Amino acid sequence: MQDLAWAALSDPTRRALLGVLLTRPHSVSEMVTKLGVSQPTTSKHLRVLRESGLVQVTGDAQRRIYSIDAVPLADLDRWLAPYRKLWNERLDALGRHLDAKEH
Amino acid sequence: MQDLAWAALSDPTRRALLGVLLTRPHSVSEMVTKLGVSQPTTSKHLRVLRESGLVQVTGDAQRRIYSIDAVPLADLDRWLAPYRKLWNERLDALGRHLDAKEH
DNA sequence: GACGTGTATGCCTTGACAAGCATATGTCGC
DNA sequence: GCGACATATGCTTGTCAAGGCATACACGTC
Repeated sequence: MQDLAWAALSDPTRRALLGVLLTRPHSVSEMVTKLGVSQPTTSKHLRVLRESGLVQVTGDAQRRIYSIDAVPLADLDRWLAPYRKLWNERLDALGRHLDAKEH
Repeated sequence: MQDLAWAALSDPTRRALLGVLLTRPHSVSEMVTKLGVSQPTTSKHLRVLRESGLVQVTGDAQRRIYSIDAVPLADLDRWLAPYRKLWNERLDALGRHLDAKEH
């Protein structure tokens, strides 16, 4: 299931769509104008995002409103968690390095 | 540059390679046996990871040792950051819901 | 210098995916 | 019911990536 989210996010256009949805939910035509992508292409990308669980669609058949579903992103965050300590260690080492230089 | 990282991480085999490298650096043959993937395939995936900056290679030409480079992952984390508040809000809402139920 | 080991690369086939275009579906106002 | 609008889907084409296989390259050993 996370595989679907990774595959969905590997496409820059779909990440841009999520970026647009970050501020507030949008209709399809709003996203079309904001990104300058054709309407069929936008609908196809939204389908992928929908089937991966990254967005939800709500409302009537015309003027469907898409919004972000954070659940798969939280999964992503959990995947990333074990690696997070790696760059924290790097920052710690850098901090110690700078501290040592001060003396 | 982040596009490269996203593309690299979209493949499950490459994510598995990173998972193996999480504990400690490995040589190619170690990863081959741990993942049960053929050696050429492993080398090709490692090349993608290398060119996306996700891993570093160190050591002699034979027995090359691969290790994680956390920098692109930190970029990923920064990309994820604005979305993080979305599921925090969800958790807050859930918390308020449970609180309300207690009374 | 020949050999064995570890790693990388080239070639090939297959499958997936993105975008463009045309078209279908679904819904509203009249 | 019929246009007008918003959204979705089918079809086709080009591109690209993954894996299998054979093979090249680099290094150490004798």
